[in-house]
Amino acid sequence: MNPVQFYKCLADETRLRCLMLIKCEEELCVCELTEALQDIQPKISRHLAQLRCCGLLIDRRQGQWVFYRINPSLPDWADTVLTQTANANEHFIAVNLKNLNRMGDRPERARPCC
Amino acid sequence: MNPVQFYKCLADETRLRCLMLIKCEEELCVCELTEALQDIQPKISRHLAQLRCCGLLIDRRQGQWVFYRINPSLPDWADTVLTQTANANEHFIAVNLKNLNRMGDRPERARPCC
DNA sequence: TTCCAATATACGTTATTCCATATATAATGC
DNA sequence: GCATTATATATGGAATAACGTATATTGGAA
Repeated sequence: MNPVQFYKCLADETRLRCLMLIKCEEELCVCELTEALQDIQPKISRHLAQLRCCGLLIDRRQGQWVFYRINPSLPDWADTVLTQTANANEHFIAVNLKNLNRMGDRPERARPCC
Repeated sequence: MNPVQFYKCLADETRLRCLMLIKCEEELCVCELTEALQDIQPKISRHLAQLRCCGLLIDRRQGQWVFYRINPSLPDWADTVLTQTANANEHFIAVNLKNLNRMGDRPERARPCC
């Protein structure tokens, strides 16, 4: 994980909000993030694709939905950076979490292992 | 400290190398960083100015030289991010540290308190 | 098959960032 | 005063990144 490329990923408001929200919620799909950020779908999708390409996120498809989560094989230092940032900047995503919780009809998660 | 602005500062190779080197060496002047990165002075100076403006670095003038160091009043999370990144990416600045150590005529530090 | 909802991508434009060069400022020593 | 060294800034151009719109793809349900 090239540190410059890693930080380029964090250096955009849309991407950083997505990362922080996913960090908080474990797993989110595109439509949830679109609602949380009150933004348009192609924009969110494009940024998520970038985060996936760079190795920060992984995705899984479940029916119509694609859920994104933090890449579990992220190096320790990078994961620590994300954790520290999320914990110390709760206010940064407070509005987005509120939007998310107000959202009706959120897709059900079916976990393969439960 | 706005996290997006903070990460924009880290999202450039020149700036990240400067930060990592300063983190290792406590304090470096412009000409030392110019030598360590084998780059031109206005470029280094411009990036350091940006890091100072954004609150990541502070400077002090001593004679002809201007020394830069990490802003001691950086929030904890931001300092942790820098520390983690530096510790886990020693190879990233290895060449630059070598250049620095090869450098002759490095300016003497006069500390006000010793 | 057809329709619909969720997601991804392509394309052209706009905005931002970075750069090299030239020049200005500041401190030191003669 | 002048010359030298270190640092800062201004400027115009080049490269990169982000954007909105339109459209393609995918999966589920009728």
